[in-house]
Amino acid sequence: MARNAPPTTQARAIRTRARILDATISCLIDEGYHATSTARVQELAGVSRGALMHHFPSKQALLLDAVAHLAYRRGEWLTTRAGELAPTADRASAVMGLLWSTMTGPLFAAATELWVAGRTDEELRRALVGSERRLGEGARAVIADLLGVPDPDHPDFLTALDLVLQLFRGASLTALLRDDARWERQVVATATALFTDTMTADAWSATDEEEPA
Amino acid sequence: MARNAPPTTQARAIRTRARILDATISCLIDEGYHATSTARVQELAGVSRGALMHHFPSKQALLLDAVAHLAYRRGEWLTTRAGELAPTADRASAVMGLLWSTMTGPLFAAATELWVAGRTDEELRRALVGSERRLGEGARAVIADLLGVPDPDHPDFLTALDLVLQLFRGASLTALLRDDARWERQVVATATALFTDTMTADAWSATDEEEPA
DNA sequence: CCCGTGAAACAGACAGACCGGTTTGTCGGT
DNA sequence: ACCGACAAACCGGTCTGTCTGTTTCACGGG
Repeated sequence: MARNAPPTTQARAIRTRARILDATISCLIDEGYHATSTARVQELAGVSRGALMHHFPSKQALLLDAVAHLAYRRGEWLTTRAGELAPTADRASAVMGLLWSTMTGPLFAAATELWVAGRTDEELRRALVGSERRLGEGARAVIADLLGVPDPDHPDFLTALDLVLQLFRGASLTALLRDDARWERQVVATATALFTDTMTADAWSATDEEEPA
Repeated sequence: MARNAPPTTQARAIRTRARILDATISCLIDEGYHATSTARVQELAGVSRGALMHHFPSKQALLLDAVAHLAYRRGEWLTTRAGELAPTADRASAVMGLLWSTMTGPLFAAATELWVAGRTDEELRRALVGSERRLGEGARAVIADLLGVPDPDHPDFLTALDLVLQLFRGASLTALLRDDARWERQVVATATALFTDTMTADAWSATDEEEPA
């Protein structure tokens, strides 16, 4: 690619911007929300105070943009991993593993930091809800595609996926502190056993079985 | 009660200590971890800087004690609620609701703030793991008692309870930002439907059914 | 019984560091 | 020449931790 072409001023600016946002996410991952100061970010990104304040007029603006940037990176991550997913025999199990790894990776840790901070920051919360909703919809489509689900909007599929996500979210939070690989595998295995039926069921792909109360 | 009996110096000190710890938890709930400064705590508790530093020589010491204090309050809360639980017809459902409300109350929000902060704070993490383990064991006993489970150590009961807790933990995190009461009830209802069988099963209370792979 | 003494419980001023934001200045491309 | 991109000094505020009082009991000797 034309890397050594004249890096026009604007292109440089864009890269600086990305460096700052990546540094912000990296700081959230490594040092947590409370230690993510503008000074620290500027240090990690290797930019001056002026540069940072030029692109993001306030810390709040930086964080709000970081939310969007993080969602973008997470979406990127998921689609990449989904594409790499070998057509294993046990498709459902592989997808469950993929879902679990999205919850245990560093990007998710950064999201969790922002998420909890958003509890006491109205503006941040709004940004998070929006980006998380978009990300969730994209993820849903990807997962449905991987599983070969004909109708990604079918309520049964939706609730099953939702349950798995909530379960994994909670387990990942637990795993943050308690480091027990065996227990983690157990959780994933159990979730797989419990929900793959509903999520890959051919039952509701062609015919509709009634579900009496 | 003998409130106006000579409030000996030591008793006063204990009460001051408790006021400070309660203020810390309250600050975690209302303003989040990143806004929980010693200055703010001292303000909320209505004590002088000297008083705070007398009881807790550093901010870290304050937070570590707050972890233990919070676990105590949460245990207190659970046992109280468990005691108030009317002997409804649908015992399992009531217990599920109780479990859910422990995850949505303010005390749990404070715990979450500390929990996430503990990800990047080794000392805090250790304190959290310890107190959470103790609290979890106590809770397990209470729940088992409420459900009339004969053997609270039975692996089936343990894994089922664990799954419910992880699911609720994740859902509560989601509910922190997305405020959707209908969705929350749906989650609790689904969890109840999924797990009450395993958790209250008379199957393994008297006889042992084999469970082939 | 009372009084002095010592330590615990508190009060509040203070110092050093850091943080967020403003302001002023520089430089290169157009 | 002008404007976007960046550099860096600077300011007011806050936070953590120290230090020096001051008050209040606990307790033992006369």
